[in-house]
Amino acid sequence: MPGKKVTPRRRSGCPLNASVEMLGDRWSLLIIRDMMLRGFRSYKEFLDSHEGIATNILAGRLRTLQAHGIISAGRDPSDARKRIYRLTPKGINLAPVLTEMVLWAAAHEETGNQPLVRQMRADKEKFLAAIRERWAGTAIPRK
Amino acid sequence: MPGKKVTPRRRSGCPLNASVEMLGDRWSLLIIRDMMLRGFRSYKEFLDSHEGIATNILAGRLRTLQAHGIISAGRDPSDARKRIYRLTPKGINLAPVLTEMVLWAAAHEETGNQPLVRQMRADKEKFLAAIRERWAGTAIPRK
DNA sequence: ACTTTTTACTTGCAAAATGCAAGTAATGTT
DNA sequence: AACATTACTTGCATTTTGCAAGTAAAAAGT
Repeated sequence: MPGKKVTPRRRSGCPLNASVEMLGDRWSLLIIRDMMLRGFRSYKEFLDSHEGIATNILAGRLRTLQAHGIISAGRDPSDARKRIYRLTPKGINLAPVLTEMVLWAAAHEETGNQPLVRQMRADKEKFLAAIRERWAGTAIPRK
Repeated sequence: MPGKKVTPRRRSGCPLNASVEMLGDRWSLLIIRDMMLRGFRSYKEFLDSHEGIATNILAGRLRTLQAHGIISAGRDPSDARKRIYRLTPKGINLAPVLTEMVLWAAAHEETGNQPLVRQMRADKEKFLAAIRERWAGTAIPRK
């Protein structure tokens, strides 16, 4: 049975508002970044890495990101304990959003990961194409 | 006791994290949208319009957006009660971020404001140029 | 086989952010 | 002078976030 629709009640019909309601918190975009740019796929990777998300928050975010159709979850055939999270096409399409946010911050704040920033600045379209390419055959997890 | 500056203490140096720490909440980007796209400039406009922000939240967001250098505040010479909020160059540079978020939501959700979406889709660069143009001479508020 | 470790969570509770309703002070309008 | 507007603040309830600890299932080690 297909899940029942979550949160039909939007504050407004504005597309920006829709984005903010799905992504406007302190963790969602970082999780998506870890999947998209770092190739993270398991709960433990998200938990150990990046900015130190709390385990209950991570579980909640993974749930709502799934509910919004941005990520999907499956089982690891080689280890039944593991779940494998990956971006849906909708999630992959967030690449331009992430890119612009990275470029904006890099232009106005002192930030790290300059190699990434340089790569994005040098040829944005090429960078985005590379991400799409990398995620093209995502049905079967690598390795 | 020399400067007891409250250290901003970022969770990480990642530029995306910097963006999320400045913009990752339920209201900041909507306020910026209202300034950028709708030309809102006063407290009352923000309060009355869009998605119905609470007055204390609005006051807080305006404060932190200023603290981050994204907006600036001045007085209205024709009415001393009024404050005029406007985007700084840093704030105006959020146009590509807003645009990508609008396009993403419009592509994956049922949203309103299709004229805006069509305009963005038809020629993104032109749309962005128009925004920059509109905000070019922003030192003196119009009207 | 059984004990330990790993993985992906949940639960309980404190702290912080958000939201609502009701002020308040400084103007401006009548 | 009385009233209305504007830009807030304050107090309090609700919700979200964060921390620490616990749990179940599966895998790995002995």
